[in-house]
Amino acid sequence: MAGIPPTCCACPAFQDNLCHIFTEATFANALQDTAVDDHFAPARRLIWRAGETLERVPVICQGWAATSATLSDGRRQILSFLLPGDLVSAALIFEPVSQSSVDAVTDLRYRAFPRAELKQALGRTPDLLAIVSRISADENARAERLAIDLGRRGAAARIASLILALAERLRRRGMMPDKTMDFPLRQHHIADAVGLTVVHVGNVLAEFRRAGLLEINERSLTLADQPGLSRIAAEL
Amino acid sequence: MAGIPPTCCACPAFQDNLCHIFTEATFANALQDTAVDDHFAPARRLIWRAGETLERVPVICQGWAATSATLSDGRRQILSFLLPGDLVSAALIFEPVSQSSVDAVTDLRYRAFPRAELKQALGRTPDLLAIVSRISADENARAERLAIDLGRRGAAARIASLILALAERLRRRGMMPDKTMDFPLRQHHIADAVGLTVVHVGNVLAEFRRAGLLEINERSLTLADQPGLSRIAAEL
DNA sequence: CGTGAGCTTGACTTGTTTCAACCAACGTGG
DNA sequence: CCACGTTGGTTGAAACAAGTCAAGCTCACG
Repeated sequence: MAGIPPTCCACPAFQDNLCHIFTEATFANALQDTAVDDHFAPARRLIWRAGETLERVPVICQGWAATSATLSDGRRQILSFLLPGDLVSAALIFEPVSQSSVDAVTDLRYRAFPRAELKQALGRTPDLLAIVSRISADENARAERLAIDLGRRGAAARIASLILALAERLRRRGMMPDKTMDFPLRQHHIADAVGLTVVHVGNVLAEFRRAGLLEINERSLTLADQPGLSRIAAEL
Repeated sequence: MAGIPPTCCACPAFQDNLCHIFTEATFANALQDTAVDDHFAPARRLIWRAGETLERVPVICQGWAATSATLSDGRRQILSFLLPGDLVSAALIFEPVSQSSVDAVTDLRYRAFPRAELKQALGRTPDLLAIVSRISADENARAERLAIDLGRRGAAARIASLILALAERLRRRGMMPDKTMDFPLRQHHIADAVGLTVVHVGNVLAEFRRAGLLEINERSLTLADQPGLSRIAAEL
């Protein structure tokens, strides 16, 4: 795993196996750069529908995406946001059929790896298996955490929690050096992620702003009072 | 995987790799019955707390259990119910520290397998790796489904959904031949599983009973009108 | 016989949704 | 250059779903 190949997300902490950082680099390494292919998608475009078959395993390179499920009546639940370096889903390494839809939040660049080669590499390289199992456990932990939030916490706690989690993930990959982060999410993204209405999300965010907890302008978010936000997220 | 060893859950359909059935048998096989040990726990007992370290990987043999997370203020979210044959968590094969608490719903028998041997077997046996990845994907799908239910569906739909899912899982392992199933859950289990209050769950169940959708008495539940329940679960 | 766990019911409160109107920013085509 | 539709955000009032509080009940268990 030594010798980082040129990669699209320039992260400092390659050794950090606690997050998904550098999956792309790792994969490219394991596959010795055979047969990868790049793709682009503009913001707001749906990339795959749930149930579609993907012959290749995609990894996000640039931009944000969201995985979601849509109910018959149009209500939507976002299950996770994908940041640069994220594997779209560990399950896709083993099963070609996508369980959820994926759409681009911002303009997006992603790279797709051939599944067969990946599975082989998995048998060859115990390190890679460890990483994939880690990623998989991580995905699961995130899904369970979401269920806990949606089941047992109020609107403010959910929203604060989401923002802090995103900040933390960005920090881990060196994309948030100070208190300000890129924040391409619209209110409807947040609403669909935390299981609330756009209107209500707007109200809570306005409340946060009034309380001096955060500032949002032009696609960037500043954590003006992180301890305060954390307190709300904990909802003691 | 041929040659089913004597096992505690006597399921008919061994080939069904869509569910967790026979994990115990599979594991015992892969490990050639070395160093398994059995445990018992009475109903209502907490078995592990979240964060505890488990040196062995547990599989449910008899009875029902629940994995849950508890918030600082005492609110609880049940993340999954464990039925006979279920691996408690695929993540435990790789990481010894449990992410959630587990408690016994009924009197419980479970069996614990040594992690090291299990991991070795995983390298040796590609079949076993396939099974484990399948189980892991399944767990994740269930967690995501829970998030969707909690985030975007009403009380009745969530409860109907839970009951139907349990019925389906029991059917798969041959534990529900007709319209009636063992149902050891208390209303507070259901409440914690679907993110509602005990009172509200009681009301909805009463409503279901009045509408002739189901009957519950003495720890058994009869699906009097499954199509009706499914309609409510779909919440068209 | 008493105690605690579990279920049911009713009145009231709270959090969230729904509906609606309005405004600002932006891109597109006439 | 302006007119226009689309997308996103804000605010307020009314409707609704679910939570809280409280009481009374059964049943199992010691």
